[in-house]
Amino acid sequence: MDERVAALTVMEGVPEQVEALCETVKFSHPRPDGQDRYTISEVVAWTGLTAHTLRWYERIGLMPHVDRSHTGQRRYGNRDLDWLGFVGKLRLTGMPVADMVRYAELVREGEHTFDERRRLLQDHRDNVRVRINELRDTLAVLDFKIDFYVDARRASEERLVR
Amino acid sequence: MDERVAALTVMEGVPEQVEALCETVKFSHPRPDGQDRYTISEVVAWTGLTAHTLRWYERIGLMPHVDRSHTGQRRYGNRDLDWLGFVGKLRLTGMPVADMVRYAELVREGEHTFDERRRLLQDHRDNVRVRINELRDTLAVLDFKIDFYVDARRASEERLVR
DNA sequence: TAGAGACTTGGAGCGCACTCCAGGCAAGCG
DNA sequence: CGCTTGCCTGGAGTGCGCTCCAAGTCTCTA
Repeated sequence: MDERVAALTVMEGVPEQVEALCETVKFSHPRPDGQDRYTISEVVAWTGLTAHTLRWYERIGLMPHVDRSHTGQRRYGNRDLDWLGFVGKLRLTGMPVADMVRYAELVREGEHTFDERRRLLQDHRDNVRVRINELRDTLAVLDFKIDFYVDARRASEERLVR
Repeated sequence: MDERVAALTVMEGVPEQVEALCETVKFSHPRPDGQDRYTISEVVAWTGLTAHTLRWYERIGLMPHVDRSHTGQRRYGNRDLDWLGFVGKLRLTGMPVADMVRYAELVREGEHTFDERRRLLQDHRDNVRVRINELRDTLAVLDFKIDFYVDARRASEERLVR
């Protein structure tokens, strides 16, 4: 049996864990490990986002409620870093924040939203594919123009030599 | 001798024509042909931009001065459509408007800006390449997650059948 | 020639994704 | 103890790329 599906069928009623399991993506930078309770500035260093943005993400519902210290300061866990890593990918690929918030809501609502989550991601994937093709097309145009300028330079240098 | 370079060395002092020559990109939609003097609404239909945006492009110096009818209405030529096609590509690939304006300025200034134009386009090309890779990375993550949800669906359906 | 619809302008407004500010609390150090 | 540094909040501000408005002029069709 597929390991992921096995995990799914076992973990009824613990949707965040399912999502976390689905979050096994590797990251380029090693995370500040140990406590599993990172301050906001550690998360800033790790994600490249500003503290303002991290707090704003929380306000608009893009973060699944971050833990607090006894004095009310934020303490992010590895799960939060995973989530931020995924959000970062969606952001880099131009998904509107509203859509990311929608996805976050679906995750919070539990397993009965699997279908809608899948659809949301599939739509975005189609989007990304289209944009990759657009970028590739433009790359060809850019190559053509750059070659033109390079050739022009070479020609004028030849004229100097002669 | 390379045809483009030959054209270049012949057309000293007519930089827009050089640029136009460099603008031999094909477009997906046939342009409204005939007069070579299109109204703004024809250009709207052809480019997909709004009339507002077209006028705004002109105000900020992104268009190389559009011709006018005897009463002052805009009449775009094929050269303008070529330029808008190229600008559209840069826009799709996320070049900031300020950079496009800079490029437009360089074109207006003549052939002695070839080197800077090339550099500008090369920088953008690098940029586009990086973004293509980012998109591809995210595509892998999306595929993984979508598969997860698809598998979950299949598993729950199997449970129903049994 | 009349009326509808397209085009003109400068400047104001909008949506997005942050970004910053003011004013205050809490922890660690000499 | 005082000082510095880090973090907290709600709300205001910013930059980008458009987008729209008001009020007037032009063009086209009947």
